[in-house]
Amino acid sequence: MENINLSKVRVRIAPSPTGFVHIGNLRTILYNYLFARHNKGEFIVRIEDTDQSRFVKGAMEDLLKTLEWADIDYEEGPFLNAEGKIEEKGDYGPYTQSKRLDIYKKHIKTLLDKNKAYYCFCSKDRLEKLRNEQKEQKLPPKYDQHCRNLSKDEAQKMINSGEEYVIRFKTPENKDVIFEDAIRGTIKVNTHDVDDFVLVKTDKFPTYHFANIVDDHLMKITHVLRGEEWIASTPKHQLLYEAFGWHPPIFAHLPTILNKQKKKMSKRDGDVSVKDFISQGYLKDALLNFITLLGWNAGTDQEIYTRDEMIKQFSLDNVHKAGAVFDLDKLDWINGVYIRQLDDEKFADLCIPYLCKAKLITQDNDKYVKSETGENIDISFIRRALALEQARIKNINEIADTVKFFFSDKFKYSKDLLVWKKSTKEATKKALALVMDELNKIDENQFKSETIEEKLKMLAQNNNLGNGDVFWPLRVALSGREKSPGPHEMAEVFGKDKTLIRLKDAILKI
RNA sequence: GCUCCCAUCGUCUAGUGGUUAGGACAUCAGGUUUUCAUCCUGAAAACAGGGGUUCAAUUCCCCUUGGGAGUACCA
Repeated sequence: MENINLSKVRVRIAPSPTGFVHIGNLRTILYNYLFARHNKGEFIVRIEDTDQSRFVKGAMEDLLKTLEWADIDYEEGPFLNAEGKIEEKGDYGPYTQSKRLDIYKKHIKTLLDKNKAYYCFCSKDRLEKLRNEQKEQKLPPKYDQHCRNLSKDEAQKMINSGEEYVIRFKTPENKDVIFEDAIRGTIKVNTHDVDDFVLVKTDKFPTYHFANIVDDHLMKITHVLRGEEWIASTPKHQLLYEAFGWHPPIFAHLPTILNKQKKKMSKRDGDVSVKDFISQGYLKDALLNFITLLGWNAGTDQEIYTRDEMIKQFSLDNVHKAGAVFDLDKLDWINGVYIRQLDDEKFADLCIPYLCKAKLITQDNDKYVKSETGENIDISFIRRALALEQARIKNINEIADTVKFFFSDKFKYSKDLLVWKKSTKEATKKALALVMDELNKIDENQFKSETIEEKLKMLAQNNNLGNGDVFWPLRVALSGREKSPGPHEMAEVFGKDKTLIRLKDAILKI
């Protein structure tokens, strides 16, 4: 559809350091990355910090760390070096707009010389009053071009006398601006609806519109993939390219990510920052997989993608036009899928920080100790205990609570819980004793899940008991819970001694 | 208000003139089972409405409705 220019694909993300990276940003970043990699092109990071008042300390570091966390690599732009300081790489720098002021100065002069821009001395008060009047009359708020026809001499005089000014774009009158959106097709807007927008602010900093197109051009950006909220200002950008006599890049406007109320997801919706999702125990690959599917699909039934599969299959042709509601249920499901795909070791690596945080275990160099008693605890015990919960959690942050009985003897349960369904206290006590006796007969080396299960089933049968009558009390004795992994599995992890101790405690309790 | 964008199950989506409108999540009902989870099977669930075009419209066009975004010396 588009006039593919034959040069190498170069895309960029242009975040402004005004807050922490949120889900919407991450999706835009991801699509740009996938597009670049799919097309064997280059991916550039550029910081748009032209609004000094909104600058948030640490925002840039947060962005850079997020990129690193997500394993999203890029050819050009700022990065954190080994000391955690920001450096830049690439041949088209600087990649931070506040360091490019000279470049914008040069380019605004071009526009002024070509009579495509003009000085405006209107005060903010006047503009606000104007806007309010227009609103009252139900007219679209728009600059009244008060300074548009000031002569160069007049303007110069006012500048010399120290008047504050901005520089505005001289938007052509009654002209249809047409551009091809790679996702939406042709979009047409008449300049009647385009303001004489500001290019350079009072503080001499460029506005987004101006800096953005100058940089995209100078950095040889071929495709601009950005949020849908930019559609309305694309005609301004198009006009600017025309004024300079430059070829615009191909635009592709991505669908909005919506909240449950179908409004654009914003910080007001609570946990939308990427780091919140990370701290909530969502896996990187799961989150990325989910985000990728929010607005794109390969045209197949596939739901789970490796990074390579995403890169291979990603195409703008399959990006949706309509906004997509962020559905936590589906994220949870995908997260569960990824959790179950992990091997024991990786799963444990992800869980252990949560166990430490919950003060169940403490890391002591490369060893672990039980926080409660300080006794050493074997990594293989930790891994085997955790593995029993792997299919039972959908989020890593649930892990500490579900496995705590493995790491602490201080757990309480009601003795009534030991009694299975319609069984009685007496019968339970008897069953518990039978179980204990039976388990005691098993050799320590044979103390395996399958053996235990088999023996106990035989035991139940021989004593005219249901499976539940023997397994249920054992479950509660070992875990103190009504929902837990299989009792025989837990018994194996605990080992014979520990199992018998807990069984004895249960018998005494009841 | 004005401008622009959008419209298939509750949600994410497949579908590009002729399909029993497919899949996934969620929901519900079964199965497996000592609990929970996993796993398996099944059910319910959608083309916003109205006009055209056509032999034939979910699909193409128009209108209506609905939703969204933008409307700053913020990005």
